[in-house]
Amino acid sequence: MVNRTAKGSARSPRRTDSLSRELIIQAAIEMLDSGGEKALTLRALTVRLSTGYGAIYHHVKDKGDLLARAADEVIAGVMSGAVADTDPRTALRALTLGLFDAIDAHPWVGAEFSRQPWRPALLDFYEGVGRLLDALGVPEKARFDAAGALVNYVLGVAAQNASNARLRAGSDMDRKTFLENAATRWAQADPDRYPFVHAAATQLGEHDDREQFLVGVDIFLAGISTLG
Amino acid sequence: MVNRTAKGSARSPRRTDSLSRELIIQAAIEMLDSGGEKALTLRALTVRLSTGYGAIYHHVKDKGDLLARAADEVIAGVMSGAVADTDPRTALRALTLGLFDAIDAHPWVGAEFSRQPWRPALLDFYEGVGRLLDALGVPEKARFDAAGALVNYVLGVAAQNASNARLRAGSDMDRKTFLENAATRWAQADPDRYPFVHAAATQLGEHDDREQFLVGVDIFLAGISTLG
DNA sequence: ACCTGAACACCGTTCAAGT
DNA sequence: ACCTGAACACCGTTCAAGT
Repeated sequence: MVNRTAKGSARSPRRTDSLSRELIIQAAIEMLDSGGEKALTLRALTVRLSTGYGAIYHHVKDKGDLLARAADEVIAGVMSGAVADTDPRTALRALTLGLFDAIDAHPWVGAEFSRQPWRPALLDFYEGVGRLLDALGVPEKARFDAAGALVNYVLGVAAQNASNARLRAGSDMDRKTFLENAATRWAQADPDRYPFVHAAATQLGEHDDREQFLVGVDIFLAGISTLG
Repeated sequence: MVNRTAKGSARSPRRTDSLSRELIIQAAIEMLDSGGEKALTLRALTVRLSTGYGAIYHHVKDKGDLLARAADEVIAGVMSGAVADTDPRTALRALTLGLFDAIDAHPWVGAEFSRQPWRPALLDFYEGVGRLLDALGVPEKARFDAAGALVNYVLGVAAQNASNARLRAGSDMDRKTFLENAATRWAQADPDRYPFVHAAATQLGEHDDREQFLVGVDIFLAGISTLG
């Protein structure tokens, strides 16, 4: 926040305050949020932080480490509010929806966790799911498989959202025209060979991601209740 | 298959038969299968096909196009056998398991479809799911959401398998020690703060991916049957 | 039409050298 | 300890030139 004016000076302005891992991660998050995954390059990061490569590699192992830590940071704040003193069904919907919304707001986080689902940052999520399944009466032996299935579903949706966001960023479409394009392609499918796909094209163009996500969670919950 | 012997000759042996898109895709698939996603570089491809960059770009738009076509090719063969004249529940398990197994054998395909779930190659899969849901008595309006949820689940598992395979390829672990490492980390979670995760560590180390996948499908099917 | 391969514009990462 | 930035070893892609 200090040497803003020094822009075309001798060489690089050289920051007065010292760098920290937190500062680096924060800058990375902002770059990822505003420009997507491809916007985070080491070069761009050195420019933004007016520093050199070595400074960054001193605080962070490599780019993968940086991405993972950035994703952890984003998700860390989300998993706090959800507690289990309401109806477990409602709490489970809220918990999964919280993760959905966080990833919807930061699509690159979805891609990252889909790559590394065992990250410590997801521990709180697994724990929350597991406890609520317990509260729902799912027997201990089935709880692990059920939790895994639910997490996989959430991350599957997350990965898809991330990829949609990336495709949209590539062209300059907004969400609506993007979906309409996909729907048009589905509608072109041969009605004799692909009756379902052809018929579903309309719904594809109109559907709401968030609502459809919740329908999936509800199907899961309904199925899980048969495990009791 | 002709000029094998000419290895250290004048410059490059220059192929006698002409290149084709099919040949390129086939070579890409073999490289991806044996060396993972990072093994497919344009350079390596020119060497393997003893040709130049331009030849490849003449048959294929760019690397993304090549990857997508390779994934399509792998999946094309899989979706054939599954028909619906048995019990729809059994057929749905077989259909999803077919995709699971194909992706398990070619993890990079999972990563690719998780990125591009609207690829035409998945049309047959959507169609099969949609029809079987119809046979199960799921009403038309709910069928689209249910199919989407199921596909998301399958692709979520697929993406995770792909990432596990990549992590394992990085180090030299086999599946078993890889899972045991993850299980050890889960076991180290604070039992007071993370009782579920701590208790689930044992199952994480012992579980079978394929079986757990099917449990998830069954939960889905059970949940879906409540939509009737 | 089909192919060659040098050249270009990028990457992430390293490391001797500075403070 | 913390940082600099030139250099290195790669990428994917282009394009004038060849057949």
